[in-house]
Amino acid sequence: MIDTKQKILDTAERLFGEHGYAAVSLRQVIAEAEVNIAAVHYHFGSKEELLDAVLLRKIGPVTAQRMENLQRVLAEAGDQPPSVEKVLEAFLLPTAAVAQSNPTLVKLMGRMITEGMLPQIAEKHFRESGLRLVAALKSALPHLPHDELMWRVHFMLGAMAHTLTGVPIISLFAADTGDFSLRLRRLVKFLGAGFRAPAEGKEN
Amino acid sequence: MIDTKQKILDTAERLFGEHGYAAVSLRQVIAEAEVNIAAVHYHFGSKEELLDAVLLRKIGPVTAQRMENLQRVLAEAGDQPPSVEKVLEAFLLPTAAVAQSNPTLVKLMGRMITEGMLPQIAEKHFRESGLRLVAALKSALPHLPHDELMWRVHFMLGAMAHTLTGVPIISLFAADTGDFSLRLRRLVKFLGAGFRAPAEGKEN
DNA sequence: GTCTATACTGAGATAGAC
DNA sequence: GTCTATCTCAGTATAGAC
Repeated sequence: MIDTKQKILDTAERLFGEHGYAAVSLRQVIAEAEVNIAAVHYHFGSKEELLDAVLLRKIGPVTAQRMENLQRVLAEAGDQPPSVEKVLEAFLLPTAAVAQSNPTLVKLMGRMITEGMLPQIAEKHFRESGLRLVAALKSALPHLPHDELMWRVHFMLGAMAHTLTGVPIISLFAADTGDFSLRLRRLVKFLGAGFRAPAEGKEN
Repeated sequence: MIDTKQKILDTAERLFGEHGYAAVSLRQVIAEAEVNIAAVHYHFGSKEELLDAVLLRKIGPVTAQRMENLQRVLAEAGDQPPSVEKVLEAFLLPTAAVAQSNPTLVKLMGRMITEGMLPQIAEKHFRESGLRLVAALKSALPHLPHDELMWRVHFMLGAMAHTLTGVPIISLFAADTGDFSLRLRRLVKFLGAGFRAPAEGKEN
């Protein structure tokens, strides 16, 4: 059947999102998809490439939206620096749209970073929009030294990853798990203030 | 031999720190430690419990230092709110001391959260100092609503985890990898500003 | 081109002899 | 306390049916 590939993709997406990449075996995937184990390797080559295919199919639209939003924010600002919050929203809000229709996928995106999943794969899917994010942040914060900005982007991605998974790092610290877009707005506010903080010089 | 257990612990600590928990097999550990595979299960019970033992041995002092620092910051502030940055430093700087003597361990602490390693284990080792951190932050920011504070702690832990691992999420974003305490000071400044941002109300 | 059956290697875990 | 043997289950590879 031609939809063997689809069944594998759909099932893998769901299971990876629900339980994480490492925790899901190919045998679980093929059992639920009702296909043969070898079909996975025929269509995808390996478990890792299956993950890659799952992500490619789903993150593409998010990346496209991010690219478009960032470009729009820069265009609207004209020759003025755009606001940091606007830049952050442009990058983060596309995940909220996805979260409505497919909460599992957002978790998976978070887990990608969170599980230390194959840095090459993470890189592949975030590189394009990540580069544009950095460029936009540089416009918003022209006086922030490069090193400082890079570290702050690093902090941001860490915070973002854990926020997307929705899994409280320490269950005791769990706040409301509900409204996803409120969560993102909180994140934007928090990160915006952080990015705007004066730079920590190298010599104090 | 009585030091079979020690050899296993030492080797596991090094390998987990260098390559992560999931990526290291017990067979690698026992090969380098030159002990039998069954010794691991005899002394620790399982791979997971071995990780637990590794962490217990090493994180104990860090937690103690955190507890002491947080208490001191609160005491020094008297009946005034302490500064957010002082609270954050009290929590974060103990990792810098460890990083000097044992960089691998700090990576491992980061990876614990970052790899989504067994939430129960992460919780066990961070719960005590985490609770005191939250209490201290509440003193520093008495007007911040509880939910908002909890999410900000969540953001903070995500940023911290990725900063500790030292692994750039996207290699392109790698800044300097050197001075660990500078990195922490940058993190404190970034997070301090974020925590001090006005709350994002539930209804806007 | 697609898929199935089956086998291979290496993982964590366990029972039982010593 | 330690070690051998063995179990189950993982990801992977291949031969061959259709």
